[in-house]
Parts: sequence; structure tokens; C-alpha cells
Amino acid sequence: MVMLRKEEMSDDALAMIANRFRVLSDPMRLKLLHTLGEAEMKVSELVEATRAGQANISKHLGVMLEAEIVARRKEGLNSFYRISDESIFELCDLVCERLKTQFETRRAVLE
Amino acid sequence: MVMLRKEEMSDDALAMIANRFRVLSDPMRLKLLHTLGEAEMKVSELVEATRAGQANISKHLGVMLEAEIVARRKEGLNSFYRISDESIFELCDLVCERLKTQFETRRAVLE
DNA sequence: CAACTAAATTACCATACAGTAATATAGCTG
DNA sequence: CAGCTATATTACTGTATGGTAATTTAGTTG
Repeated sequence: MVMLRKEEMSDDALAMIANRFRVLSDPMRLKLLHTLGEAEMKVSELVEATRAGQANISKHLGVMLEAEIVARRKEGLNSFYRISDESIFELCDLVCERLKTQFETRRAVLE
Repeated sequence: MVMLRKEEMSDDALAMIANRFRVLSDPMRLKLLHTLGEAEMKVSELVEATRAGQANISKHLGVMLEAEIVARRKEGLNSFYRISDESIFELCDLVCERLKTQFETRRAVLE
């Protein structure tokens, strides 16, 4: 546990971790994950839900598929995507909680 | 809890979360956090520990200071940095565990 | 105060990447 | 098979960002 504190941490390991964070560092991808949180959806539904371009959504889904954060199931003309890495919700929750604490602390300074 | 699953999630909130992930999405910054994990250090020590350029390190530290992931204490000519957001270790651990699981699954496929 | 030092900032270049329009691919349907 | 549809891919553009050299800033010491 607490890997990052342990002495040995190779550059390759750091690069892999950094890459995972990079995949999560885009608002549109987080929006897709948020939307997908509820249920499996096909691309056209995600396009409608996010009101973004089809090519854009396809590209973002491709990035997350490659990172194995989502999984794809093809059925005829449609592609259905779903979350395949539930741990991202834990990550987002942690960040959310931390941000709230930060803002609360900052606000308290003004009193 | 599990914020990302809740229905309402504003674009601003998504942008803030994405930004936090972005700050963590660079190998050199993770290396600095890893190095800082043990104890407060001054910039020159971090430069030596990471074998990177001084300007580079200063810039990365500035990014993390702005994000309130590290804190700074000035003493004479020196600046001492320390981790101010311990939750990043939890984030990194979660990612690490998930990556290990992924690779193990992928390896198992070859048997 | 002049010389020195640590850290921050600036200016610059190169690369990476998000968004988008156009096109390709693959499956469906008449 | 011809046309249609959903998704993926390609090519391109603009913007953001990491690395670095040069400079600035702030503090120290003779």
C-alpha cells in the first residue's frame, strides 16, 4: 500500500500511472463516464446525451477503450459501451471530496 | 458518495475534476510527489533527486502549488516544499492496483 | 554596496492533443 | 447488389503544455 511512498518507483511505472490520470483529465471523457455510469449505452445515445460531435465521441471512447476503462459490445450497426473499470468512481469521489475541502478551507479564510 | 453517478454534474464540476487529474498526469510531477513523500525538501534537493533542470522543477512545483497539492515554506534563499494533499497517495494506490489487475488479466489470457 | 546564490519567471521551441469535417468501414434492408 | 445507417478513422487546425536557456528576483555575505 501507499506505493508512491515506497523507495523504488521506476520511470516506466510513473509513466503508466501518469497515463491513466491523463485519460481521466478531460471533461468530455468524464462526462461520458458519468453518463455511462447508469447503464450500457450506444454511441448515438452518448452523442445525444453529451451534445457533442459523433467523431469526437468516438475518439474519446476509443481512448478509454484502449485504456480499458470502458468495454465495447458490437451488435449489428451499433456499438454499446459500458464502464469496465469501476475504480474510476472511487478516484473521482476522492478528488471531489478533496476539492470540496479545499474550497471550504479557502472560504473559511475570509471569515 | 459516488458523485460521478449522481444525475447532476455540472460542466464546471467536471472541469475542476479533470483539471486535478491533469495536474497528476505528468511523470515528472509524480516523481516529485514520490520524492517529497518522505519529507519536506528544498528545490535544490529535488533538482538533484530527479536529475532534471532547475527551471523545469520550479515550474512543476508551481503547478502543484497552485493546485494546492504541495505547500511551500520560504526560509532565506531556500524554498521548502512538502505534500499538502495526502489524498494523492490514495489516488495513486488505486491506479496502481488497477493497473496490476489489468496486466494480470491480460497475462492470464495467454495461458 | 558588490558579488554571490537559490528559486522563480520569461521567452521560445517542439510535441501532444481536442475538436471537426470528410471519408472509410461494416452491417443492414429493399 | 444498391442504397442506407452507425461507427470508426483520417487529415487538419488551433491550443495547451513540457523542457530549456536566459534573465529576474530576493536574500545572503564579504
